[in-house]
Amino acid sequence: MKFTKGKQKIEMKKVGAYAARMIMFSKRKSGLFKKMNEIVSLCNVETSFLVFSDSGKPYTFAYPSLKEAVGQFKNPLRDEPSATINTGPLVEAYRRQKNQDLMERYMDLVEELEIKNEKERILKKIIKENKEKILWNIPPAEGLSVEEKKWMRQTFVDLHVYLGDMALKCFGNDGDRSSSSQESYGRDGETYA
Amino acid sequence: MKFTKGKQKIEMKKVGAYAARMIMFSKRKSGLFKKMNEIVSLCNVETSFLVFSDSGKPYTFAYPSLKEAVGQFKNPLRDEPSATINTGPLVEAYRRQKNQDLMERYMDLVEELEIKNEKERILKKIIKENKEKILWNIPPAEGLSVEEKKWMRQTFVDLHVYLGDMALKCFGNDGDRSSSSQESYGRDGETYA
DNA sequence: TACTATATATAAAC
DNA sequence: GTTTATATATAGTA
Repeated sequence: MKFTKGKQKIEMKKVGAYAARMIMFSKRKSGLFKKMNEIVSLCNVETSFLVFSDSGKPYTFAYPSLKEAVGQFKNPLRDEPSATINTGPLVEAYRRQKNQDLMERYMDLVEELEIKNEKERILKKIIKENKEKILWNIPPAEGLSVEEKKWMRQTFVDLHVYLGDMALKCFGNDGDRSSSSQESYGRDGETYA
Repeated sequence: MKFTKGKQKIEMKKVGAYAARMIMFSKRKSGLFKKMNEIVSLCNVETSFLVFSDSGKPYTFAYPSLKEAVGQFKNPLRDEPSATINTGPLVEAYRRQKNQDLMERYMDLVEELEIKNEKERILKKIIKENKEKILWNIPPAEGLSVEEKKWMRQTFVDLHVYLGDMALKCFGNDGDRSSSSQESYGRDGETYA
């Protein structure tokens, strides 16, 4: 009657065999994406997830996606008649150039936030002056060595993490920030040092 | 013998009542964090997750965390003797100023990547010239209107998403990019238009 | 929060 | 991928 052993309890530590690890990652990534989709659908939240597999491939989940953000999003800092919607700088930039580079996009953020930060008017000017000159793109990982790739991958993760930290700093958090270090999860339910 | 109805199947759409939605978010967020911790522990991956609740609070999960990244990470682009480890620009910047702003951190990335992109030497110069002038910080959300907060929140999510997209563009992806729009998940197993 | 019953995720095997 | 058996997550409740 028993065809398989069914799901077995496993130890929560790195799976030794590479192939097995990749299979497990694939399965659990699917599960995670499903859960993310559910929490987004059910709880009306906005979210972004980035994961680099052990083999170095990036996978992302996001809601709203960049595409969805475009056309749904209005910049309230501009006091135009609400007829001209969807004029956020990010949106505009996205429309202007689909493959716009990160630098330009980042500058859009800076420029926009700067409106609320009067004392840094200089920065705005500098950015404006340089904007035209900049048409720089992040290089594809093709020509990089393994170590270099590893470094770039880490940099992407780092920046992702950093943005999250900035969000927490900007909007405050009530002790519910979480990060992981293999063993430290769930000791007291909500703090994961 | 039956004390409760137990877990019941629910429709995957936005929970109407705000309070119930928040409770569900809290529970499912815990579940997600647990799963993320597991996939990190088991599969040796690097990940970053950001979610803004319906009430506008940010929550993040990250491995490695920024702190963990610092002190474990070596920049292979610098050919110094390996005695002087941990000298990646992000690490250095982090050490230099714990509350360093996003602009500076971003410039570190650009500057570093630029090394591999000879034709954009101009940009590097511009950045170097401006670096000292820039000491700009993202304002706390306190003084902002509800609409402005919403815009900033969206901007954070947007950038998070954008970074993920850049990672995909840089490292390539084999059709496993994912995003969510309420209903479109899982139609064919791995593509979530 | 904590509990219980049920739905869902997933380890093992194919 | 697919199936099967079991472990885990969680809806409803107190």
